[in-house]
Amino acid sequence: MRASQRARGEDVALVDALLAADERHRSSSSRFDELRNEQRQLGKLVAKAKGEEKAELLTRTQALAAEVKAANAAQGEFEAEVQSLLGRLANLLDPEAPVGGEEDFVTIEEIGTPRDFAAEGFEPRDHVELGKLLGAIDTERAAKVSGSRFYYLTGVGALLELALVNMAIAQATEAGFIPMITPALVKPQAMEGTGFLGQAAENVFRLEADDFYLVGTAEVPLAAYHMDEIIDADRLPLRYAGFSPCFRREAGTYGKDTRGIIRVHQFDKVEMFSFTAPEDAEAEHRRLLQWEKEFLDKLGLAYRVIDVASGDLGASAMRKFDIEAWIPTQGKYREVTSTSNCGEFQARRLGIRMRGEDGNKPLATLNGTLCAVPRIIVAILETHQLADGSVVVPEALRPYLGGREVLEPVSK
RNA sequence: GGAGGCUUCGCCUAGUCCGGUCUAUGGCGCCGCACUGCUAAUGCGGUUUGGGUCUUAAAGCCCAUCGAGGGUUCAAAUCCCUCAGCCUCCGCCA
Repeated sequence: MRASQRARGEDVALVDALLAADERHRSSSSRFDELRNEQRQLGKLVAKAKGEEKAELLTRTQALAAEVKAANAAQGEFEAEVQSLLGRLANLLDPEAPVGGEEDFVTIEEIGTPRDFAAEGFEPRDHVELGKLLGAIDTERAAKVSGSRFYYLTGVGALLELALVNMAIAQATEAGFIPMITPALVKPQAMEGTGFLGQAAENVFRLEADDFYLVGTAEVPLAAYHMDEIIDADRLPLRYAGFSPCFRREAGTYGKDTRGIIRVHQFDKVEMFSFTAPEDAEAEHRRLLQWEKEFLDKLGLAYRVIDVASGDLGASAMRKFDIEAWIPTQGKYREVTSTSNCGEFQARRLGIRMRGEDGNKPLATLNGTLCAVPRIIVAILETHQLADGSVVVPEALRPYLGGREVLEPVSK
């Protein structure tokens, strides 16, 4: 526990405080249980007693009642302390996860070859320019209406999003996922339970007047879908593919990706989510990664898979694999998907359990991006562009674009 | 937004007016056993969930749990307050 906390670069003292608080909670609970039992026994006598005997019993039970009240208060206080500490503690790490910070990831594999535009004899345009030429993306008017980090998808841009979403949902459905359209506003409990109100809290939009949070991913409503439920083991794995808008404050990213639609406050995404038995979680994690790769392969993108290091994992993840697609005009790989194994962390916090042979126990939750729309659009436009600014539609996507093979610049 | 009704241990349900053997009734489902060529039917027993304690293990015992939280009381499914969700009707709305 301590080692895991340290590897994340977090405070080890938290673990010790938690263990101490837990001990206080236990002893105060058993004290309360004893008193309550005594009270119940005396209560039975009171119910039957008459006259003087009853009066005498009542003086005893009255005194006892005060003690019970105090013991109950103490117990509640210690329990709240435990809960508060527990809520701040991140998930245990998978021992296989690389230790270190953002730069300490391990590259697992590189798929496809980044396109060599120099050899083809032209300078690639970036997605902002292409988006403008194609009449697909309008960030200028979005800035007027909503500010920076917003965008309009226009014309073929809008069609492109719908096509990608349909293609993603089709793939997921084929693989046995249940398609879902989820709420984008959730209660604090759902946000808390999925682990987004810890260090990540500053990136979450909150509607203060109504005490709602805007989700940053469909992972939240999908995880919370089975909140406080017990699921029969033979129904596992349960797989959902959720389509939802995602909202992110992007606090602390001033100056990063200010151009274009790589980092925005609102975007749409198709997210895969699995509930599995804990012993199957690692295998499921690999399967999610496989489905992510399949999607990118069909779009003809070059990418690499990385094993994210401990210090860069979210609070709820034990292990995380990111896929980064090659962005030609940036000359580097940029994150387009992310899949996390959250083990039992979210299930415990959300009260989700499985009913198996050996009783009820928490299950494991996992999530993985299938298609984060804007970043995939960036990768497609830049990767498949031609010298004249038109863009070849990947074959697999054509059926979802009415058979369209090429997106061409529009005249103004 | 307004008015009314409802929420009980998988599902349905009794109990709430009038506080105390409610340690929550009954049915369905499910599990075990018995009986019967098989299946079915029948009979008997079990079956909320979480925590604690004890044990090699099982059983047992203790606490909490009747939508959530608070209050009254020696004692709350039951009385009071606040909140949430569901249903019906009205208003408004894409």
